[in-house]
Amino acid sequence: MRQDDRDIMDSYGRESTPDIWKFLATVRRRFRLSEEEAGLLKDAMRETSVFAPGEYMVREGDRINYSSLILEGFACRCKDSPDGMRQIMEIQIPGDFVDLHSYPLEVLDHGICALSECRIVKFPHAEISRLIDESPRLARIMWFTTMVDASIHRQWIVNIGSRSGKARIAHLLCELYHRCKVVGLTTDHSYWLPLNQTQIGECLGFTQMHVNRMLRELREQGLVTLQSQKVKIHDWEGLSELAQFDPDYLYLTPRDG
Amino acid sequence: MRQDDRDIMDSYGRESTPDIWKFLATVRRRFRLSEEEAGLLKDAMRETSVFAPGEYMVREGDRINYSSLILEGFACRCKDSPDGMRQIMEIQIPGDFVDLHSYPLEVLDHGICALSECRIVKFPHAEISRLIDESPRLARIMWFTTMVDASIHRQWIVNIGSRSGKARIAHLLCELYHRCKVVGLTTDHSYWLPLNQTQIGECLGFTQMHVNRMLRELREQGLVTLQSQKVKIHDWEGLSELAQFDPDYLYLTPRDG
DNA sequence: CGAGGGGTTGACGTTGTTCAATGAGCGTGG
DNA sequence: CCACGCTCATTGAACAACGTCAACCCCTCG
Repeated sequence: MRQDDRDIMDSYGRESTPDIWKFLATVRRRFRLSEEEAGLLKDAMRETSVFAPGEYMVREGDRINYSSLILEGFACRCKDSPDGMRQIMEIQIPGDFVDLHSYPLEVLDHGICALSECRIVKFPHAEISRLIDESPRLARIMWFTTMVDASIHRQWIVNIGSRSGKARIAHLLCELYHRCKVVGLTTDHSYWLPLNQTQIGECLGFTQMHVNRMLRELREQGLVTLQSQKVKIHDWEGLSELAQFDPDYLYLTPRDG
Repeated sequence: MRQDDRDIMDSYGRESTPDIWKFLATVRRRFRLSEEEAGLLKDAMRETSVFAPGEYMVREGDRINYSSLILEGFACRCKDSPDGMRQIMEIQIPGDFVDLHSYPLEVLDHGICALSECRIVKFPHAEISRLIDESPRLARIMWFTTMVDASIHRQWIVNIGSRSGKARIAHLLCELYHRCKVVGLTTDHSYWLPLNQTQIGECLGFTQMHVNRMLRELREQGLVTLQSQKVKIHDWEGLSELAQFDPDYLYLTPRDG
């Protein structure tokens, strides 16, 4: 653990979970938050809760009065259709403010479903309003994070709408590698990805069988392998070129604004 | 013109264009704005400008210090890829705050291109900051409108990722009908749509030829016709059922928040 | 008159789905 | 211990959806 992580931990006491300290340290670095701003964020947090894989945190159409931040585990934004199909629209990883969208929207247009076991911490909307009043900079950062979700949605539209099968899967794996790297969830060029082939298909508009075939080709080309929920990227250059991957749309470089 | 439209016009003088009065009246109704709030909005507007069809207002990667609102004409959010392909990610119509995303994001991840001749009015980012300081309610409304864009993106991911060819086109035409209706741009069940078949294909991930075939089938089924930039919906029930269209994601009903 | 943009249509190849069968791993209960 | 059911991954063959290539039409504009 880095020194500035420990500083954050110490200033808010030992009652918090390690995930909360880690989140605060990461977000402080990324947005160059002052200690006071990090404190405001910390004060707005309420209870944590845990969801099992496949469990829905929020359903489409729900009107909720809090927003959740993922401390541990993976989740997704998705919509179910009456014929049993499901479309996943974004993968959410630890550190993501997963349904901040519900604060301005009030009623959510999509559900949020745990992919692995998932621990979250809740921010009541009333506390978010207070944060906005007390710190215009935090207000802007929250707006910013929701706009990054919109940017990711746009990239997914490009991905699904105009890339080949192999490139679509490659792009998804590149995106998640970059995002996991920022929150310290990669080692070398591999990371944990708790999605099965069916769920990858639900992200990309493919059947599970077709995902299987595309993954085999990527493996045979020596680009990437996916085994027992572990992604190993063997040829980053080749994979990102096939995917036409450019990480700018993730807005991951530290900001001053 | 309705009486409350005229009230807005009179309170801000005759120097504005009719589009600005009309916009202010529409947004006042939709968000139940007070006269004072509408006045703040009006004061944040600067020069208007006009773009020709095919002209880019903003390019991907631009860092701009204003956001534009469409007064007249259609535009789109899009990304160009090196091989000459283009993906359209959202259609923007009069009354849309088309690149408010650039205010929190600073650098835009996508371009904005005029589809027809387009007149816009600019809001400098400094004025937007002032609006946010002076009216938390306007701040929240601006955040809200950008989140509706995100919701539309999500619906497009569902559309492209999991619907059949005919249903995709049907859904696009249903969405635009609903959105045009709110800003008074429909008559009966028809509206102006300045997209050719190539551009419809760029929205949905199809070739122009395939769009042509799907449009023919929709026409032969008596659902909808598209001729010389005019959409005529002959069977709304049939079309919206084929598209599985549910307008909730557009968040068009008036809000009190 | 010709050029150019948009729409229309057909033949054919590629991509992805559907249906079906098989196997590997893993926890549970007899 | 093994049998059983379950989930997930794998593979093949037939089929449908969609792209590619090419030709042709209509209209407008210069």
